[in-house]
Amino acid sequence: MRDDQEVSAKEPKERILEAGAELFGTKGYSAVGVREIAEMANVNVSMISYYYSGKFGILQEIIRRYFENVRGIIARIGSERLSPEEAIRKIVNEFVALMRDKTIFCKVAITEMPFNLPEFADFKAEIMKMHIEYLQQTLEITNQWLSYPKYNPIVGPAFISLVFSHFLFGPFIKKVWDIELNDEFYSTYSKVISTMLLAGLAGLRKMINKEKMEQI
Amino acid sequence: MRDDQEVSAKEPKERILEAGAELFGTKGYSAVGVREIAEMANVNVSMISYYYSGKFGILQEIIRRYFENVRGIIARIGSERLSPEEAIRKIVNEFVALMRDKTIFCKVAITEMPFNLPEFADFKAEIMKMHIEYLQQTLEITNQWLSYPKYNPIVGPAFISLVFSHFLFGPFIKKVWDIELNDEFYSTYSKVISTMLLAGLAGLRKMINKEKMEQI
DNA sequence: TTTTTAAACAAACGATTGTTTGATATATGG
DNA sequence: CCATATATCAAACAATCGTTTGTTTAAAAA
Repeated sequence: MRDDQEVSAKEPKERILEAGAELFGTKGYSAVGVREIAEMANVNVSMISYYYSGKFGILQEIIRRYFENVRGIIARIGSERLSPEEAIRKIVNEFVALMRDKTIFCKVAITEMPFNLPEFADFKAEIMKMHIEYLQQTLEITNQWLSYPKYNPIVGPAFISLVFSHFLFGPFIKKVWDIELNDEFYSTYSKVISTMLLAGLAGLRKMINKEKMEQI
Repeated sequence: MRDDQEVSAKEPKERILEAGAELFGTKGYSAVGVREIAEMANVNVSMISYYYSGKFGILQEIIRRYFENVRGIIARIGSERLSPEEAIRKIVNEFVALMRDKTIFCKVAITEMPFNLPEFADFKAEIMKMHIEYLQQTLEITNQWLSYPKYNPIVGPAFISLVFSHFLFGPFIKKVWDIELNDEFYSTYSKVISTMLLAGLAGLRKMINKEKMEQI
């Protein structure tokens, strides 16, 4: 009996979370049933309500954990004294590593928004706001961010969207190009995204300055 | 009786499609029921199966129409003889206009993938491939694309992801920054994204050339 | 006018949804 | 060794799911 249990190594509570993330990530929150989660996690259906007080609780925990990771990354990099370029490159690097390690968790946390419940919308907006504010704080220190608030609602989402672009498209990338997603690829990916980001921001600054000149 | 009918102007079939797009876009495909669609479209539930042979048929039609629009845009710009920079700026402009006009349709077509059915995954991969190939064709003509196939699986998704970044985050943008999404905003948005894209691609070319030099 | 076809409807179908219940087994602490 | 808390389970809950049915209405074709 003990041998059987050791086949599915981790504890039931953790297995439920992982199964939920996996299924939410591939099919979407609403398309997944609790019985399907329970089956994959190898637990009884009622254990979901028992541990997470319902299906929704799984999603909350997924998002909570993702944001914990993000806060860790930004706090760590903020504490270091890096050059502007190094800071951005390192942020992108760490985000990519996180996304790669916990693709499904991150994807669910970022893209899943299956509710018209105002409380959930507010919850996600709050998380997004903290994302952006953290990024701004870190990047303002390094003078790489734009000091024009007008452009924040554009540059902010563009930043996140660019870094996550590969993961947002997910399995389709492999279908379209038939490439191997190994260490080398993700190393190149980080470098390319960082470069495009840095050059893009520089180009934007140039554009804004040019506009200012013309106004005078 | 005729007066009552004229309140909901368009034909039932079209109303179903619009209601479906609206609801799918805000809540996700699986989270929406046919009864809810029927209620919003002000038709009987069975009309959905009657006109679209089921709920899935609505989604298919949404995706079909979106892709029709995209093909139109790319074909039109490809036929014009534009400078490299103008071509990219115009593509971004038209994509933004399309997304703005039919936000829900586009969002559903791009992000919705609620199925593990292989046929549907293949269908979306095919669409994405055509997206990228069209873009490449247009941009190769203008010498703005990269001629290094190695980077296509990164730059392609980055391109799309960047252009659509604002719409992917959807209603959260308004919640986070409390801005008005009017003509002026979207004009700025197009310009900013184009600029970041052009500068980003230029920076990437520079990086690749530098790497080549170092190899020798 | 009669026949045919399409459009619209209420009602019911079986299946599946998330959650709760009450019983049973296991483990922990006094 | 007993009492108590935790963990697990099958079964049932009401609600909702997408689809189909048979019928009625309205317009077009004969």
